[in-house]
Amino acid sequence: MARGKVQMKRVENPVHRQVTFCKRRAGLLKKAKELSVLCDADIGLLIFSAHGKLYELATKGTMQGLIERYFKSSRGAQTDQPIPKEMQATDAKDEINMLKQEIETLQKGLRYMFGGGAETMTLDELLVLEKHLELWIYNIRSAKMDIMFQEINVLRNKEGILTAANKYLQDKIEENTVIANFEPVTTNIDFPLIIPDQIFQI
Amino acid sequence: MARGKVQMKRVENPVHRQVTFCKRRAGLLKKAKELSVLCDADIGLLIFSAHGKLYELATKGTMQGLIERYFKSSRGAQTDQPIPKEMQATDAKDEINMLKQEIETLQKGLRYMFGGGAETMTLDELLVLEKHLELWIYNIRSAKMDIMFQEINVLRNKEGILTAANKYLQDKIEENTVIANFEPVTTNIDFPLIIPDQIFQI
DNA sequence: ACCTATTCATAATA
DNA sequence: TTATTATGAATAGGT
Repeated sequence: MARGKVQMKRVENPVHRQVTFCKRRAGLLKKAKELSVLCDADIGLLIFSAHGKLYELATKGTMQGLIERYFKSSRGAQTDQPIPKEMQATDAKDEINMLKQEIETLQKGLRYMFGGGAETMTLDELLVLEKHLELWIYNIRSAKMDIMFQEINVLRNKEGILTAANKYLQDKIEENTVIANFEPVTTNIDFPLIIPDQIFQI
Repeated sequence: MARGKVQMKRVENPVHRQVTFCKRRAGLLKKAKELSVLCDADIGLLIFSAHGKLYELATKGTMQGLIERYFKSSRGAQTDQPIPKEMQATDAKDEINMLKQEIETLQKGLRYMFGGGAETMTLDELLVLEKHLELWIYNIRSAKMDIMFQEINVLRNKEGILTAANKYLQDKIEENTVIANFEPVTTNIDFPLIIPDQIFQI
């Protein structure tokens, strides 16, 4: 910038680095504010110094709000990878087979990783393995989730059945109670009428 | 800046605004990268265009990681933000949604990594990211499992309570049935004894 | 912290 | 968008 072009690498002199950090941090925050004002953009900026101190800027609302919006945006953007359907669990048996398959894949991957050692792998090989690992973790998680959801559903069904049974039984109790209460009441009311009959009959 | 000083207010001409947004956005991202490299800082930058499109930069690890660090920093610093609400588990539903969000963010990160972003990353960076993602996935899965186990336990408890209630109600029905059968019998039996008293008292 | 000499970013323009 | 260029802004190195 001034008095000599700057190299795009870490400033080694700690004093210079600190000074540069202060100046450029201020500049960056200013530029961020300017962009937000000039162009109607909302900006969240987090700067952690090397020592861990936080400097932040949120040009609209709070950083929290912008982070929430970030999550929403990232979520909405997931259009390219729909869902690996061929790996979706249809029933328990398929799931077991899938898991077995995944175990084989894992073992294979582990042999590959620990056998050859990562340092002998090319970037492409690493990417392939990583891709595989990603899919593997995803599938195991999905399968496990499915099984647990099934259990939850079974328990929910049980709950529903038992609740219904409870209601039925409570109704029955009320019914019985009404009958039980009715007889004395009826008896009390009807006593003057009934007793004479009985007396007469006796 | 050039060809006339710029006013610090919204650029009204939409075309100019869009051009300015593009240029300044690029400039801001560049400056952020420079600051991070020159001064050993870690920077997270979120830019939402006026139309809602997201542009982001995370100079170390993932945006997710920086956001986590941000929450730790702000929480530890006891600043004006008392509690990051959406990051706090209030109940199982919120937690599940949060975790879903995290998983989606992860998936987005993976897509980025294995899609277009990979060729610009060094092997070391890739290894670091891989390690991070592995741990991250593990933690998310664990948390989700915990929540689901909790839900299963709650449902099991409900089942137990309802079963006990059922038993109690059934006993009561039996009891009532006995009483219901008893009362007529008792009444019938006691009629001759009680009625005379009443008759006498009247 | 404050100065400048320089480099850099970018507004206007095409 | 991208490229050019004149000019204002940012800042490295020094005080």
